[in-house]
Amino acid sequence: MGITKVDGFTPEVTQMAEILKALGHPARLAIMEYLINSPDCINGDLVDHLPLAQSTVSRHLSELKKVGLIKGTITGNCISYCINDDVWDKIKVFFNTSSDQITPGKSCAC
Amino acid sequence: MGITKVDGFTPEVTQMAEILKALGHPARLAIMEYLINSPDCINGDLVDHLPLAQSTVSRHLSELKKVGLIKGTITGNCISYCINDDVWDKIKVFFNTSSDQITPGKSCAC
DNA sequence: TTCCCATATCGCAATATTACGATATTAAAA
DNA sequence: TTTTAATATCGTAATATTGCGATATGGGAA
Repeated sequence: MGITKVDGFTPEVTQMAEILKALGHPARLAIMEYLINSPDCINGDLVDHLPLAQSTVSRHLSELKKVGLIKGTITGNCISYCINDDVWDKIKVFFNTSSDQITPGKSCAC
Repeated sequence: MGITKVDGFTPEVTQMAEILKALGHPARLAIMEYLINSPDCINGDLVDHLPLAQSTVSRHLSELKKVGLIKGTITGNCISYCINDDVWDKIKVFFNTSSDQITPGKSCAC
């Protein structure tokens, strides 16, 4: 098949899975790190930092944008992409609150 | 193609991407939440909580195990799967340290 | 306007993923 | 030993993903 079942899962789980799936690729994760660490939002030389063709990088950028991880556009002299803090924080919250709920000492003895 | 390029990325990025990719599926994310919230490690009734066939759930479990997100096995009377805290914490650290490096007020004006 | 540069989109081919039923496996129970 | 219950694996078909070259697009420069 290749099609991912969505029925039966909560919208929260489905949405978070989409975000994490977008991050689950070396190129896209590297793009996020690059955007985080770069002093400004310009991504003009992003292609030079990745071992991928320009068209492929553009495709990955559009996927990151699709799930809301990055925002911005290339319109004329305003060339910029940057992190969407809202979504990034959402991920942080997800993992932090989840971890708190792990019962201490629950590690299985197998 | 469908094949993911690995050459040119740091091992850290590649490994974290694999972990996040494993989490980037509603079923697998739901499994993790279930394991976190369940009082014990037993996952016998996991299939009842997911809208998927038993064989599909088993496959997802094996993928979570492949990247180290869960550990444990079904061996005789010791039926258990549980979270691998090491890997889970690794994810937490990854996002927390990354977020700290975001330059404040860097949001692009486009 | 025409040219140039950077980014986006398209089309394709190769591979990966997903899901399910059927079957195999494994260990406990009868 | 045979049966039973639970999980794992196999085989499959359908769809998704990935990457690249070619091309389109859009704005500034000449």
